[in-house]
Amino acid sequence: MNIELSDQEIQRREKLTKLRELGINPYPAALYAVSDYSKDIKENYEEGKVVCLAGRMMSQRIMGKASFAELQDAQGRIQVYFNRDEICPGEDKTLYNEVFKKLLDLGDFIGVKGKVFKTQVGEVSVHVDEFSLLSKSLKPLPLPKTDAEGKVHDAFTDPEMRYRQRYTDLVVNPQVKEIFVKRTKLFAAMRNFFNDAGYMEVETPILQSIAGGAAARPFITHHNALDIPLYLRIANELYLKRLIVGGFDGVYEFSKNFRNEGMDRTHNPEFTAMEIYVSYKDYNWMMEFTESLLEHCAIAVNGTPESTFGENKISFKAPYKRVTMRQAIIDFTGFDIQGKSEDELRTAAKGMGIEVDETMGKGKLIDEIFGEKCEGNYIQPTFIIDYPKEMSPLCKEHREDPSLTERFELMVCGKEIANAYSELNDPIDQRERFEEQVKLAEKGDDEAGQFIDQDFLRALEYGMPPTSGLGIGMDRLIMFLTNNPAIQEVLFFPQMRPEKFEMAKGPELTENEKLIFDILVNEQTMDLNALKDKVGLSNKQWDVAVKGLAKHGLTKVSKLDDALSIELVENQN
RNA sequence: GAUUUGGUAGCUCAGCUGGUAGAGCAAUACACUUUUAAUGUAUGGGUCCUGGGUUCGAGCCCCAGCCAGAUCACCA
Repeated sequence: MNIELSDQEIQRREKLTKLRELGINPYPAALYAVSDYSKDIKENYEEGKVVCLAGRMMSQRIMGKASFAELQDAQGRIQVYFNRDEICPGEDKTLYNEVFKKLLDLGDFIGVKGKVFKTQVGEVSVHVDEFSLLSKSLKPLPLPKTDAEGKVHDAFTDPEMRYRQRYTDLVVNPQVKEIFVKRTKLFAAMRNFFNDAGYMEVETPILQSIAGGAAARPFITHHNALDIPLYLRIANELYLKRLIVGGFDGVYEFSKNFRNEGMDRTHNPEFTAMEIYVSYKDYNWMMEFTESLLEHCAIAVNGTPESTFGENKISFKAPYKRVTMRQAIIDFTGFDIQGKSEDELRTAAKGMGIEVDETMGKGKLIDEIFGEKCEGNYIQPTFIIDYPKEMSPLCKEHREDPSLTERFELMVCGKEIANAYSELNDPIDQRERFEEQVKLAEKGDDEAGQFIDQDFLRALEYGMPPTSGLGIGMDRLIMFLTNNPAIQEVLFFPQMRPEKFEMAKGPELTENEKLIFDILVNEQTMDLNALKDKVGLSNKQWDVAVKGLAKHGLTKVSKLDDALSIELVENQN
């Protein structure tokens, strides 16, 4: 079964045959010795320099014996000039007249050798001496065009198609490519920063028998040989801490995490977090580390700590403001959470118009108040510090106030992009907090952890040095650094519902078409309405079947005065 | 999950109160030796998302579904 081909796709396949007849392999095996790139040639203009480059032909302007084309390589586009009598110095002009003018299509990969020059209008171009077809493209690309004023016409913008066919998006939308270049720069910058600080990049399991370290619904899979369920990790925290127990000073991992939750413009089922743990440090140290890290990364990505996100201008220049959670809530609601009971908090939250229910504990209630009333107000990078203990089961108790923890989150444009603790290393306290989480889970909080990771507690019992840990949502961060409000824009292949590929119908007729065809075989020609009465199909089914037959070339409808008649087409083979 | 907008040629989009599906680019053919969204002339190209229904007649109206976007809900 084949997918039905469009007119242009058929034409391109025919060209493939013609090329082969001319002895040209449309998919040659040999390497092509590329020595130059479009951007370099344009930036370091050298009249007459001999160059060799390759890429897709993205436009073609033919003017008789001379032509211009645009070649797009990994760096960008450059104009190339073809002259018939130079491409074909002898009598045989096939290479230019047939191959170049007729058998090449936009999107084909070609290689060219020639000399650099400037056209009369001053555009740096390559005067082609030789060209070869490197790979034929059988499907026409969307072709956005940029006019003299820099306005883009026919842009390929439909998000569904862009995400499903990211390869096409990347070919025709250079600004999309730029986002992913920046994404890679961000990872490299962060890695360098950590490596320079002497910390080690590690890898920890993605398949875990207990999905711990965060509160989220995991994906479940099954291991056949062990015959056990395994979970795709929702975080890597507990494994990195085990490594700190093992004696590493600083470990970090860029971690693909998986959460079986809703999808929208800020959530993809798989996303990338960076987590780092450094021993003998606390969250105050980590705040300073974080702000210098982000300043470093912003400069590496954009060349400046300043960044634009929607209407907001943000600056990642250190240091960042620090606000306690208690103060944040006082600032935006006037309510002081200090020393309040669960019921008092619930009443207060209800008074602010926040939906509450009985399953919510103190931590959850405070989180709701903050999320609803405060979070969105922090545009410039701001550390929110000292979270209530109930919200932070893996975090060390605050050195001055046992109802709080030594935790900060970094807010940018009203969204959390980093989360850090002075990590809890008291194994007895940790066990109690896990047990508390299990109770919350039993009470109905589906975000609370249901299982206790006994092995992790055992590790803590051997002793973990005081440690500070930081987690950064890499996708979110790159969204801020590239001014993209949708996570789909910063992931090469965001999750989509699988596409359905419709297969060609083939020559066989549908049942309704057969019904009509059989009648016509006897009658040869009939009044259209009489035939319709005879087959007794609904209007829609009739319509589809008659059109289907005509499409197969089996019937023909003709009009005489006001009467329509249908006849069989003879000898359609 | 709710609300809402959209799905028409390879691409971007028109399409009137329901009356034989349109444009630009791309394609095909011809002309043209430094063009700039090259140009001129001609030609071909459609499962109007799918399935039902209403109607003499549906791209358009009604019902159901599929896919996507936006907003909201959810979300360490």
